[in-house]
Formats: sequence, C-alpha cells, structure tokens
Amino acid sequence: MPPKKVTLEEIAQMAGVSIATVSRVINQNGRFSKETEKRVKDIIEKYNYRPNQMARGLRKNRGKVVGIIVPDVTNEFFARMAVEMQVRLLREDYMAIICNTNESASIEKAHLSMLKSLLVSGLIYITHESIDVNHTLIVPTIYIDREPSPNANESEHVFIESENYQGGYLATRHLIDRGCQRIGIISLEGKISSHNNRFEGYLGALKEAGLPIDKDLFFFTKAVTYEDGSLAMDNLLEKNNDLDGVFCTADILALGALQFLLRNDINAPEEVKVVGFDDISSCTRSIPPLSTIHQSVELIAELAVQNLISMINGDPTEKPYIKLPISLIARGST
Amino acid sequence: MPPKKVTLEEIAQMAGVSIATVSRVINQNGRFSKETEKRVKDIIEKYNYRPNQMARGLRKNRGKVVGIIVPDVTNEFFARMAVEMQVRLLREDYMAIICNTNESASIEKAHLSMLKSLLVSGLIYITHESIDVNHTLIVPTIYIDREPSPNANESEHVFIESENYQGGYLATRHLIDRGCQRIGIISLEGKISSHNNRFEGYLGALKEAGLPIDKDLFFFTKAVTYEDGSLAMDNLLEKNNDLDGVFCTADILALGALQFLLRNDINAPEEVKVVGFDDISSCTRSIPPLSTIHQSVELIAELAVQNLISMINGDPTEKPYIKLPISLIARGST
DNA sequence: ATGAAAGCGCTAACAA
DNA sequence: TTGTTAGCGCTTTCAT
Repeated sequence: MPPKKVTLEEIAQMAGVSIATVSRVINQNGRFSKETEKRVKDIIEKYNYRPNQMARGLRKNRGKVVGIIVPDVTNEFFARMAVEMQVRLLREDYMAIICNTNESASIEKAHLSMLKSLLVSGLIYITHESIDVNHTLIVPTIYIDREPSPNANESEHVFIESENYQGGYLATRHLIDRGCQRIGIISLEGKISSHNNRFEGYLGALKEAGLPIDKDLFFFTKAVTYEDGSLAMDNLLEKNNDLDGVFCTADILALGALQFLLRNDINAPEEVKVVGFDDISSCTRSIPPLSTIHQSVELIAELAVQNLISMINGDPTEKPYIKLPISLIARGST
Repeated sequence: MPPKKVTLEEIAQMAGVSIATVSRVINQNGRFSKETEKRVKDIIEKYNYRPNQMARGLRKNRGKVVGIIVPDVTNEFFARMAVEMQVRLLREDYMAIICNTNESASIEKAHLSMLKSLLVSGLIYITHESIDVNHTLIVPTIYIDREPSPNANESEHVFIESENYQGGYLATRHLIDRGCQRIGIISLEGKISSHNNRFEGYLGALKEAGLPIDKDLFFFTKAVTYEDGSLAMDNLLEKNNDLDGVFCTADILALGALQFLLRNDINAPEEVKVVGFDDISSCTRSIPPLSTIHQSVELIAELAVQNLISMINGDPTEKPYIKLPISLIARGST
C-alpha cells in the first residue's frame, strides 16, 4: 500500500501545535521556542515528512526548481557541467531540470514555457551558441560562456566565462615554445564570443613572437564536430605545406584534426603539433593524447550555483561578470 | 515589467464564462458548446495563457512531470536515451526531469525524495546497473535494460530491453564467419542481466559452430570504462597467443580494447577482430571503426514514453515486458 | 511564542 | 451546457 503521505496538518497534530508553528520551524522564520522546535523536528524526522512542493510553490508563487538549458547533453562538456550543477543544487534543496534544446529554437521555447508554468526560481544557460530567443522568463539567470544580449534582458543576471583570450594566447605560446613557426588555427565561425576571444589570443601570441599572420592559416568551421575538425585540418595542410602547429578552439575540433593526421600517416607531434581547448576526457585517449587548455567545470558549476542561489534569495549580486582562470595541460600532441 | 501572469479566472472573465467552463475546455472533459470552446480558446491564445502547474498539481495530487533516472549522463548512450525521451515527453506536455545519480545511492535517494515532493506522475529508470535502493515512489515506472526486483515493487511497471542473447550470438557468429577460430570475450562482472545474456549468446554461437569453450578466453571487468577494456585486452592476449577475435559486451570496452591494440602495434582487423555492443557514435571514429551490435535508442525511447503515458492515463498495460530487436553493423574492426 | 484564517490557481462534485 | 463552490497543502498576515 502507498505509504500514506504526511501533511503539515498531521505533523502539527502529532506535535500538539498549530500548522503555522510547524511551517515556521521548517522554514526557520518567525519565532518559536527551542522546545517546540525540537518536538516538531522529531516528529518530522520520525514520519519522514517532506513538504509538498506543489502547495508550497503555489503559495509562494515559485518552486524550488531551477532550469538548466543546454544545447546538447550528448556533448560531454555540457553534460559534465549540467551534472555538476545538478548535484550542487540538490544540496541546496533545489531540483534542477536539465533541458536539452538540441539547438532548436522551438524546443527551447517549449521548455521555457513549461519551466515558467512550473514556476522556476532561476535559470542557467550553458551554451556556446547564441540562440536568440528572447526568453521572457523574468527570473534570476546565469549565463555560462555566452554573453547575454544587452537589450531585452530585464531579469537580474550573471555572466560567467573562462579567460578565453588568455587561453588562446597560452595555447599558441606553447606551440611557439615547442618550436613551431607556422601555426594554423581552427575555430568556429560566427560571433561566438568565447571562440572569438580565443582567436584573438592566438593572434596576440603570434604578434608578440614576431611571427607573420597569414589568412591561409585560418580555418573557420560551421560547427563543433569531429568531422569539421578533420576537414579543417585537411584544408589547412593543403594550403600550407610547411604547417607545423595548429591551435583548435575546441577539443572536439582538435580531436577531429588529430584523427585526420593519424589516418593520413602524418606524424603528430613530430610533423604537426596540436593544441585544443576545454580538456574533455577523450583528450587522454586520443592518439597521441591531446594537449589542451583546461577549464574547471567544477569551479564554474560552483560559482554558477552559488550566484544563482544568492540572486534567488534576493542577496545583492556582487559581480555581474565573472572571469575564470584556465591552465595549459601539455600532453603527447605537442 | 514582468508580463503579468494570466490566471484561469481572468480568462474566464474575458471570455464571459465561468472558470469551470474554461477548465473544461482546457482539459477537454465535461461538456461545452463549440462556440464557447472557440471563444475560450481564442482568449487563451491571445493572452498566451498556460495553466499554473503548481495549482493544478496540488489539486490533482500529481504534476505533469516525470523523472528519468540515469547513472551517468556523461555517458553518451545514457545521454541520448534521456534526451530522446525528454523531447517525446515534452510533446505530451510532460516535463522530464533528468536525474543523474552518479552511481551514488544517496544521491539517488535525494532525487527520489525531491521527485516525490514534486508529485511526479511517473518514473523511467535507464541503467545497466542494479542500484538496489528500494525506491518507494509508488508511481508508474519503466525500467530500461534492468530487470526490476520482483519483490518490493508494487507499482505498475514495464520492463524494456534489447534482444541481448541474440545480440551476443550475432556478434560472435559474425566473428566466426570472418574466419576467427579463437574468440575471446570481454564482459562486465556481476549479475547484470543484459551483459549476462550477451555472454550466453556468445557461448551459444561458439557451441553451434563446434568451437571449444575455454575459460582463458573470458575476461570480466569491474566497470564499463575504456581503461578496463584496454586492460582486459592486454590480459586476454597474454593468456592466448592465438587469439584472433574478441566480442565485447559494451562499445566502451571494445573501444578501450581497440586502443590497446593500436598502441601496441597489433593490427586490427588482420591479427585480431573486435565487435562491440550499443553502437555509440564514437564507433565510427575509432581506428579502425568498430563493428558492433546496434540498439535503437529512438525505438526504446518511443516505446518507453508511450507505455509510461498509457500507464499514467490509467490505460491497461499491454505487455509488462518488451524485447526489442537488434542488428549487426559491420565496420572496419572485422 | 503561538494560533486562526485567508487565500495561491486550479479541478471536480454538485446544482441549476 | 454552464455556474457555484469546496478544498488540495502550504505560507503569511494579523491577532492573541
């Protein structure tokens, strides 16, 4: 038989107090004596009582729920981000609803609509893309890796990203230190700020080292896929027979590039060295293992959740813009 | 300013009817004239009204929400499964909450507790593992790939899995057809039904072909990881210098095995042929591409959602046990 | 420090 | 066919 669900009223009865008092104890607001508190807490414990979130949400006009919007959880990077956040939110007693948009604006819209009717307390956007649905959920929002459009965003929000310029710089600098003279770049086309900044970092390092900057060394892919990475590498090699290093603004691209090299018997790192960005787990399994720029998923998740909870609680937002350090991980590909 | 949220009552007023009528139109139950329906629907459309799920859930004692429990969304197979289900559930106007347990019983418990207080209407378990938390949520449940414990499950449920025996048989048969005489197997230890059945299929094919069955050809890993696959291959090779084929009961294991071969300059498929199971996307990117047994994630997702919705709606469950066909995909590794 | 009571927005039983 | 109304379980004034 279904273990009959306990209600506030029943707890109140068993504890010999009014429901208002029980509510106060649970939410730790208002006043009540230490004794009452203990008595109520014991009963709650004993009956394993959990407040009905629906009733609570209805009353407060917002649920203990936050939405996490990701373009594609099938991508390990997004998946890790989402789960790291989920477990942290759970600790704060918030249910995280991971919504996969599959890059589709209509699915995103449907999700937002559902989230709204579920009275979500906050939103986290994890994405490299700039899906420009003017999401009209006016709730505290965290953007990861994607600059919120300055207009049309009246809700309080925080933007978190890695030191992308610095990452591009470090990666390129590393290639130079390893002796590369003719360094190509594979990046994502369009105005995605993260990739663009990494590209700028690449240019910066080249300039600093006095290396010539040549458009033939640039390749911009349409998407972040292994196939695009392979194609890009092929193309770069065709245009530059003296290519000896490549910086890719995403690991997936770099891994695709490495694959192309392997299939075509071009030795990495001897002939061409490669550096990626993100540090996903497959980096350690490629042949050779991929050198890359590491972003701390845990740190990003931690800060995102922390800031979101603060905003939800109405605490003043300290910094609307957070930039996180990255680090270089040298492996076999350089 | 926040676009003031519309309520049932306001819609009723604008349409000049009572709230009960609007409710009837929305839920399509009870009676109402065509005219009224149109008028109400127009207003709803105009104001882009969406019923408050909290109020509704509170009243009906269950929300338009279902929980999807996965051990690790970071694993592409689970991730795909989860998103395929999520998009289908969204079409049915259900919000899918993807809960990552990270193989931890305590996290799973916390999730279930939250789901319960959110009044979920149903549950889907996607897992190869047998996390034996006696989850006491009495709601319609679908188990994928994992036999529900016969005791302690009073809730209505459906169990969906692939033809695992047949898959193991086909994979091994394929190796035999390609000329292998000494075929090893890498599987997962423990009493996971899916892996066990695949193992039985392997034995069946060997017997049928009159090939000797030798314990030296078996290796059981502790987990499904690339590393375990590599180690297993190493071990198998050491014990059998005439090994010419290996069937792995999961792609991840097979990919790990292939990696070991590549790193040690053992040519696949010439010297050793390998077949996996699942058909995850990395199969096409390994060197050589991995032959495998394909399971249709879409089909599983479709059936799971379909059956769950039926159960939630109280429709009679047709079959509590569904077995799905698989197919062999031959690639470079054989 | 505690209780009584008014809803939050919705569904469903009962009336009309 | 449509309206009236009583709650669902909780939070939160306002009394006491």
